[in-house]
Formats: sequence, C-alpha cells, structure tokens
Amino acid sequence: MAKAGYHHGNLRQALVEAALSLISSRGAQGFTLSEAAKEAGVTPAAVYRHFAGREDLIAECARQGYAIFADLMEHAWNGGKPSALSAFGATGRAYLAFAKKFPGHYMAMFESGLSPNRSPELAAGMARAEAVVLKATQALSAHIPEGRRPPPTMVAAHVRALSHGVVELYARAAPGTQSPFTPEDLLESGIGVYLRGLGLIAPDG
Amino acid sequence: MAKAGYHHGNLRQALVEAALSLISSRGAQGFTLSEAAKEAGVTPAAVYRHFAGREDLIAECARQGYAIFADLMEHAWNGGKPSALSAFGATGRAYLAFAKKFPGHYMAMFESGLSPNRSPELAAGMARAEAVVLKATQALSAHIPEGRRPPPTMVAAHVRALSHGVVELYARAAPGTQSPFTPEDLLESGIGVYLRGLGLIAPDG
DNA sequence: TGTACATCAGTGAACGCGCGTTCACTGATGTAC
DNA sequence: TGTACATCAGTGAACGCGCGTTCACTGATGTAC
Repeated sequence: MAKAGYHHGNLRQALVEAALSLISSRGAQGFTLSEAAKEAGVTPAAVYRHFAGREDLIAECARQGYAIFADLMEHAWNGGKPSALSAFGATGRAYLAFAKKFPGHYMAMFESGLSPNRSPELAAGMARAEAVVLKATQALSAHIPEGRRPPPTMVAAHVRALSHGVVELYARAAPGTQSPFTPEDLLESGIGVYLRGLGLIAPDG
Repeated sequence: MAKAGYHHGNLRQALVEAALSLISSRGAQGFTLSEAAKEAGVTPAAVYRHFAGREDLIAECARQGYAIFADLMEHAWNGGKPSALSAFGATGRAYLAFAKKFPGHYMAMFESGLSPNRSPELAAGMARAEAVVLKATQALSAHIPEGRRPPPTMVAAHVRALSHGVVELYARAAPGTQSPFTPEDLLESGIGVYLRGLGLIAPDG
C-alpha cells in the first residue's frame, strides 16, 4: 500500500477503480484510458504495464463485477431458505442493490457492449451469476401449479428483464424519466404481481 | 429529391437518416458528426447549416422517434377496441416492434443520455408517447378487481420496465446474452403472467 | 425571353484538442554474494 | 552490513488520427425587372 514515489504500489487496482468511477459517471463508451491514468496519478503509458489496452481494462472491471454480483446473489439466495419464495424476493432486492451500489461494474457488465465470450474468465463469471438466477427460478418452479408452469429459463428471463428495465429506467438519476415510485418499490411490486400470476402467491394475499 | 450537384436537395433529412444508421450500429455515444456527414456525401461543415451541432442532430433523431413511437402506440391501442385487454396486448407488441424496426430512434430516445427536457419539442414528444401507455393502463385498471388494484402509473412503469428490459437484453444481437426464446415470446408471456397476477386473466386461462 | 442580383447551401482549409498506443529511457526495488 | 547487478514499474516525448467547430469563400438557385 506504499503510495508515494516512483512506484505506485497497487496501480493495477487503482486503475480499475478509476475506470469504474469514470464509467459510472460517463458511461462505458465515454470512458477514456487517458483519463483513468490521470485519475490514478500516472502517465497513460503506465497503463500498458498492467493491461493490454483500453478494452482489456473495461473487461477487468466487468470481471470483478461478475464476481461481486454472483457472490451477492448467492448470499441472497441462501440455498432457498427459509423458503424458496422469500429467498427469491431477496435475490431480486440483491440485484437492484448491486446495480445501485456498483454502477460502474453494472455498466461494464451490461452496457459496455463487450462480449462475455471475449475471455474464458469473463464467460465463467457471467455463467456463475446466471446459474444463481436459474437455480432460484428452478426451485420456485416446483411450487408452481402444474397447469401454468412455464420453463424455468423463461421465468428467469422475465425476472431478469424486469429487473434490468427497472434499473435502466428508474434507478439511474436519469433526467426526465422520473416516477413517483422508488425503484425498490417498483421491482418489489412488479415481481409480486408476476409471482401472483404464476400462482405462487394467493390471489388475495 | 434532386440529388446530384452542389446542392443536396434534402440534406437535413439525409443527415438524420445517416445519424440513425450510425447510432443503431455504434450506439449514440459512438456516433460522430463527421461520419454522418461523410455518409450523406457532404463536408462536416455543411451539417452546421441545418443543426446547431452534434447534440442537436441526435435530439432531432429522438424527436422523430417519439413522433413515430407515439403514432404506433396510439394506432395499436386503437381506443381500447375491441377490448381493453386485447388492445393492451397490441400496444406491448407495438413497443417491441418499434424497438426492432427503429433501433436508431430507440437508442436516441432511451440510450443517448440526453434529457427530454432539453427542448419543449422533445418533451412534448416524450409526453405524448407516455400518455398512450398511461391511458392504456388506466383503461385496463377499471377491470382489475378492487382489492388488488395498483396505481395505473405503477402498472405503466412495470410494463415499461419489462418491455425495455426485453429489448435491451434479448432483442439486440447482443453477444453472449442469448436465450432460447424470441423477444416477442418473452414479452408476450411475461405480460401474460403479469396480467394474470392483476386478476385480468382467469388463473387457468 | 434574357439579364442582374440576392440568397443561401455547400466547400475546403484550418484550428486546437484529446485520444490510444509505441518507444527508448530511467529510477526504485530487491536479491546474490 | 555493504556492494553489484538484474528486474521491472513508471516516465516523457512522440506518432498519427479523427474529432467538433469556425471561417471566408464559391457555386447554384430562384426572383425581379
């Protein structure tokens, strides 16, 4: 953690954090390598000691994001305890909490336009995060009345889409797209109605 | 439509169309004024005869987008005929169809980061489009059993979020985020479950 | 129909800027003896 | 403990590039007479 002098000490992570901060305020497209270097107190050329280039730095942001995201989701799911339903609700809240607390990571993961297939590490992070969501929807699926049991992958996609939509439209300080409801309320209530539609909550509950 | 020679004839609209094409392929952030000018067969400086600058050109794309969008939504809603429920489904399909058919407009409207409040014209377009959605959810609301009738603005927000999420995650040729379902199927089924949750479709329907 | 002239949509050169990336280098660190 | 040396993280200058924007200009168009 020695910070002064010629050698930075922990430049790699400092660059990642500078990049995350810039991405969250300017978007992944608007982020520049030079600015990240400057914010870390270092020459642009120094970045190339640690990353192959601009894209590689963004990819590392995404990679760390997937790791945090998957951890948070797994922790929220908690093996489906105390009940699949309540644990499912917890993962929904965790999704939104992640997006709000780590906007730079979220943007690097879902809005940077870079493919998770660009490196095995990225793909693995993505897969791990997705596995949690799928596991949760599968567990939930067992409680759905047989007649109206959509494929768990479809339920997962619905929930992902709703969550992502709430984040994009209502959880950002987006100018002009305000709403009288908090994103938390919107997601909670939206998922509530959806689960009722699946027969997982009593119609009058 | 005279196209040859020194004067272009309809440069303003040609620039808008070039911009839309570029935005849809590179994103609103990645779009450049110079490239749009080149694609329209004109010097970058010529753009300034018709637009105040880069941002103004993007804003015009968004403005035209809101107009098309509101028209499509109104047409789909069709005064709530033959039934509020079926008309509502039509507006959902229209939303997705718009996003797929006019990706440049969609991105300029919802992903460019520019505020609808930057000009009265933009704000009006936005408001008109939103009014259609709200009208539809209000009409729908009348058929919801009283006990579980959320505010229509909340229902509108849920539907918007789900639609936007489906577009962003599943309707783009997004690398690595594939799904075995078409975006159309996802939106249709997702809204179906949701409406069931509101008590608008019979539980076993 | 023909000419003079006002209008204005486009040109092309220039500007200052910040970008990503490269390169030979230099200064700090840490290890071998 | 002290010295020589290998390692390597950072510097700083340079590159070519494309950007948005400005400016004086010029060529085409259309109108008045």
